[in-house]
Amino acid sequence: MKATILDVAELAKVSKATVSRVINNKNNVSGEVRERVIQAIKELGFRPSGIARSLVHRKTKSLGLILPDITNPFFPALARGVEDAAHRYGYTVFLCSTDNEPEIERGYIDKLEEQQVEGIVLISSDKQLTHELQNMSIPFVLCDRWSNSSPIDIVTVDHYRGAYEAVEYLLNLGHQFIAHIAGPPNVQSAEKRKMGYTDAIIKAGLEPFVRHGSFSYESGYQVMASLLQEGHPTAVFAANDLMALGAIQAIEDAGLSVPRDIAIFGCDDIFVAQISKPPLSTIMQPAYQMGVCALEMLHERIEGLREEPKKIILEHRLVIRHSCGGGLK
Amino acid sequence: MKATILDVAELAKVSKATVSRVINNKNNVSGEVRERVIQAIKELGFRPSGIARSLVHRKTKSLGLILPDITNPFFPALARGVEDAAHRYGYTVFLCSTDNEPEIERGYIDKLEEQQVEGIVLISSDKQLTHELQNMSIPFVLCDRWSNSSPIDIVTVDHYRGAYEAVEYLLNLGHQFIAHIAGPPNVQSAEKRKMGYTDAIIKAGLEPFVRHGSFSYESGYQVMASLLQEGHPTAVFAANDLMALGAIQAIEDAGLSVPRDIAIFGCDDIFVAQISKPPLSTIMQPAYQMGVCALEMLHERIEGLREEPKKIILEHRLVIRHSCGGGLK
DNA sequence: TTGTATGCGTTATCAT
DNA sequence: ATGATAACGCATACAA
Repeated sequence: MKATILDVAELAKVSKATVSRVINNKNNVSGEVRERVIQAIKELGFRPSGIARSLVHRKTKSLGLILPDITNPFFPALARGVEDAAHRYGYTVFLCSTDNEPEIERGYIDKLEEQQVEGIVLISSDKQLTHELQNMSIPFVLCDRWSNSSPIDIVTVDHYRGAYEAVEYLLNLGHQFIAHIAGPPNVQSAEKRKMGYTDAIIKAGLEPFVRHGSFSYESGYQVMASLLQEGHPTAVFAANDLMALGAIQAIEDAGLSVPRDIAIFGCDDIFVAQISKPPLSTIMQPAYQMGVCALEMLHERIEGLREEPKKIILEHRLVIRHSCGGGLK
Repeated sequence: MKATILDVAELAKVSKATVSRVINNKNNVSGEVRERVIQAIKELGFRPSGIARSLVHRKTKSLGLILPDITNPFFPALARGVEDAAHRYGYTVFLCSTDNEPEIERGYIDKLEEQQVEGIVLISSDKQLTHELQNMSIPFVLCDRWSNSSPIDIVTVDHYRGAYEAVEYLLNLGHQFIAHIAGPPNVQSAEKRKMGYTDAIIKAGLEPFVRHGSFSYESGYQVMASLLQEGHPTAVFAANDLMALGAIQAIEDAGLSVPRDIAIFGCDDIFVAQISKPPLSTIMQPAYQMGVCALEMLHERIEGLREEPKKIILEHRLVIRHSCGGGLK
């Protein structure tokens, strides 16, 4: 059985209080006694119980990170960002992949609350959920999503604007038939991108042409394949890089070429984008920075350093490579 | 302030014990009282404190996952494997990226012990560390690494054998000058692969030719670039896919072609391997399965269902694509 | 400087 | 069926 503070106290022939003092580096303990206690601690391999401490202090020094899927190439960088920042503040973080399923999201939030995490970084599109979270009065920051209705902490990127600019770029290249491979309808960032696309297209006096995928490589492939049957877009804007990559493959399998026959624009700038052939033009999202930023805001909130909700929009950037012609080969 | 069991008790005009009974679904409480309590719970938004429970039960229902870097494409799948399995058992898991730095590894282990995790999935090459962990008598399973010295739980893959077979394959293709881009010298899996490479080369009566990278795409690029100066290998076996991809780029930037001029063989079979141009021949490692398996073993150990240490070697598989000629285009 | 006693939010053992 | 009370392992206010 693990040694407790009492075991140490008895071995060192002092009271629990004294032991507590030395493990917390209080200065009011004589050198001689301190030595005895330290010795006893070593002897027993004693380690103070974090949960007992948590119970006293009402602090667990733990956080939750709720995201759709750590296996999606966009999230590891974000996760690392929150992890690194959390580590700096002495927190340790629970990883929770939800596959965007509200039920699983709720389940994890329940678990996290039970674990008494001090805060949560949430990447979810479920409005309902953020409301519940607000009522639970557990500090949290919404990440990569946007809500103008609720006064909550948010760090994100302007998905709408990014998509709009990407389409503008395609338009300037002279494209007249630009299709969009959208993400799942229930994912907010995907919807924003779709709106950006639609508005840019309409403003140019053209007709929107949207098909939905599921953010996966395979779905990108399939949607593109059927797109090829339905019409002849000269350019395609995909809601994320994975689908863009799948689309490229579908195009090549159909005997066509990117960018010669069809231009492809992605979104996220995951690592693969730069090494794909052709290199993918895309919208860079500062994932790592977003994670760090989310955690910084969460920390402020936990420590009560800030009362008013804060919204931070990180800068995106069009990264022009070769999948739309021009750019880097 | 959050409501406690006592608040509920007072509001429902019963004792703490009774409240405890209803939240734990004990059957020995009258319907009428149960209703009152449930009502009070709802009214106060009461949620039992997990840490208080943990203190009583000496169980936290939390685990730790210590790995080099969640940002390395090999690990997300593994992480998801442990996460999914953990979730099934009701555990929630802490994510800890260490960059293979022993100091950080130790720091995290410390933190995890303090958090009273019930077990740890460890991916580390530091022998010392596994020894310390053994002495701490906290259940853990070593993942993706091998130790024949200590009687501990291990789930891994035969890195040596995989490398050996990959080189054999290259040999059978007729290559006489096969170089190896190894991983960091302090990473055990990398060392095993190097040994597999070396033994296969020597057995064929050839000369080993090894240069070390750091598992990153950039390092693969640089090592390959300088390799091109030093000699003229007709084939290269890289210790992971990221470096293999970097190597391909270096070769092409030098005006040569893969696989025409130089064949490239990778390791891991990360997602990008199949969509790279040319598609990368590589050694498939069952990352997700490894994660699940690790967690299953950990669970057995935690529940005391098993005493003797267990070693599981998961099956690897050569995936032949086009980067060595032949295979899938 | 050191010890005693109490509380942190639960569960569990006894009574009643 | 219900309540009083002692743990669980630690920190801290108060005494000494």
